[in-house]
Amino acid sequence: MAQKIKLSTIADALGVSTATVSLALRDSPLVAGSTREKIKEHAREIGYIYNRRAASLRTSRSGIVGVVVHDIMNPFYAEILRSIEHELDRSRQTFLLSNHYDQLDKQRTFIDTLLQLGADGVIMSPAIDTPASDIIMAEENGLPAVLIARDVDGAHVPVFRGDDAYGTALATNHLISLGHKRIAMVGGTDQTSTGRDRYQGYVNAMEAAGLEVMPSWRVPGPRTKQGGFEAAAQFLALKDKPTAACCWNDLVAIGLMNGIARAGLVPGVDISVTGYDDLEEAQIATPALTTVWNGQREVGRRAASALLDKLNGQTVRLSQELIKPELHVRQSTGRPVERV
Amino acid sequence: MAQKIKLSTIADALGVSTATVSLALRDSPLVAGSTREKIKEHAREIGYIYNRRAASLRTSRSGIVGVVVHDIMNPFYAEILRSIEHELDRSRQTFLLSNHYDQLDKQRTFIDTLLQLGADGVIMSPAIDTPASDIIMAEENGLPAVLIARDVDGAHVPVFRGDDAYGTALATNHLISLGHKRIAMVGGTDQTSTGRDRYQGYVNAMEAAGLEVMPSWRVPGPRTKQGGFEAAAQFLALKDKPTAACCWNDLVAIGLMNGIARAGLVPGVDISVTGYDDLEEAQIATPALTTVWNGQREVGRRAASALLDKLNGQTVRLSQELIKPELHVRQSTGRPVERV
DNA sequence: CTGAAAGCGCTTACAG
DNA sequence: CTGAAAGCGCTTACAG
Repeated sequence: MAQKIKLSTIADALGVSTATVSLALRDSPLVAGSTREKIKEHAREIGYIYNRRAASLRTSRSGIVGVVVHDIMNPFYAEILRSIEHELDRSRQTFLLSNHYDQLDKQRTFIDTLLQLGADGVIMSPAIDTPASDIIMAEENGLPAVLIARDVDGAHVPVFRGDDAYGTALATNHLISLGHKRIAMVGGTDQTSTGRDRYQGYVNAMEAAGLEVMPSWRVPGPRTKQGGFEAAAQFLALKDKPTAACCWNDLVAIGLMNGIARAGLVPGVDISVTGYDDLEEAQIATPALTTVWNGQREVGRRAASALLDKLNGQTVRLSQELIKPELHVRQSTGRPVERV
Repeated sequence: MAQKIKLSTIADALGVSTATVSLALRDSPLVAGSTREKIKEHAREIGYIYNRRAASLRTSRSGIVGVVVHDIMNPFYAEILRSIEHELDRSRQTFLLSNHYDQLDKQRTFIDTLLQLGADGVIMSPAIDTPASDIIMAEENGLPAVLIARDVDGAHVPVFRGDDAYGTALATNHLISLGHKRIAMVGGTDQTSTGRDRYQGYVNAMEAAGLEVMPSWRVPGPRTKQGGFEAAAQFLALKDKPTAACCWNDLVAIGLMNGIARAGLVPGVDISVTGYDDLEEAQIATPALTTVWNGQREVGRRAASALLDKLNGQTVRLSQELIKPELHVRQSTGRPVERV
């Protein structure tokens, strides 16, 4: 490895000061055009590498934004991340990704790392049981936060998410309108705000239609394809045999449909299934999945742009409007068939 | 935000020097046990945050490792990333993830960022057409690299990947042994070493069995579920109607099976399909996918551990043994049925 | 076992 | 338009 090249290397070579070089490289109008070009040219030639640590130590801005979610490999978050990536790329921020897998200590370690690196801000889908104090602590130490998908009571930071109760009500009402009366809710957890909201939407719709809400028709837990697949046996063994499943999300719905197919029944015919999120995969699934569009792109876009606003000192309203979900009807839902 | 707390804040409060505080916080044996405890206790109390930028400026180690792949949301890379994450977490390295989407300039921007941040190393699955000089430049600037999944000629860095030619030969031979004679290869690209190797393995197996390799039976391109789904029409319209498809990867295979099902045929019965990678999803697919285990976990583990070795100054052998793939037979392959 | 001082490579007032 | 100098918050010889 050759001798380290730094600002002063350039300054010495060209007979100017490091201040001038620094300004020139950042296109400051304070530097004469000809000087600037000469400096930039030379820097390129000798392969100068800007030292962001040194700069950041001095300016206390790092150009790093943290993003932490339950699991970046989950397509739901993946779609949000893509739009965050798109938004942040334009403002030349580097983003540090992490999974917390709903482990509070993993999340804390990550926030700590961000603080140590002097990150400019963080976008988070908080782990289950995240106390407001964790977020307040971050903010007090100069790490502004915005939340996505899940809320934290008392955190006093902007949250971007869909109207979950409304969304599951859309799906449930669709099933009811097809004639289903025994509808199960498969997957999800009461431990997140999202989980509670989605279940509530289902309950609301059932009650509004005068249908009975059987506690046993709730199959909590699954949140992945694997989970939905495994839940199929349990669902099919439910007493009073529900004719439809309102699933926690698309992954659970697709897994459940696979499990139902393995049991020799035809999803979309024998059993109606709805998803939630409208992942790209929903259209490819067989049968194509009836689901609720949840505005992932929009969530990511708004969250990133709100964080950038915050970084630029603008105030961001705490109460953000919920994104209105939309029902996308495909082939996985139909009129009920009595099961024997 | 309260007054910034730094080493000297602690030093002043306790009447010791910053040198002592620095050493104590890093558990140096040079500091007396009682002093150390007093310092650590106090630091915790007042909420001291270690400034890694400052430390890294001084030590020129950042604790950051970069990882760049085609697309982190692709389950194939996701599984590799999980094991990298697992491995690096143990050594307390922070890792910066990025997608290059096979765009050379995105990859270059990322490598630049790593250099600027003083990252300790990088694990990459190089973008298509990555010149060896890009990797050499990184190494010369103090950013050691190891490659995963794809090789770059002349880069002279360790590569961790499976034996792709052997793997597709396994799948193809399995189909041949079931009695298939007209086997198509669906998906993949000749632009990566992996793509060329996998196709070669298929060709080798066909030729070894004395079967004709029809150029028209190659359907290049698809690498995702969506791609496989869309390729179904093309596959089904192939002349001489192949009875089996050896797919580029599991995603393509699953997409293709969905497309075949939509066309009214039964995958695994009317058409045999093999995947590659053995993603978690392969078992859940309907029918369960016959596929080639590709050792993702192993690739990630070995790459991370090799990079850590490199960081610690150990020499890492350039020529790494290829990971031996294994065939996992499930329900998506069977004896050929003549199509009308 | 502990402290004083230099230095990592930038940027930013300040002066000219 | 350009330069000299201080300082961001650490760590590391070096001295005691």
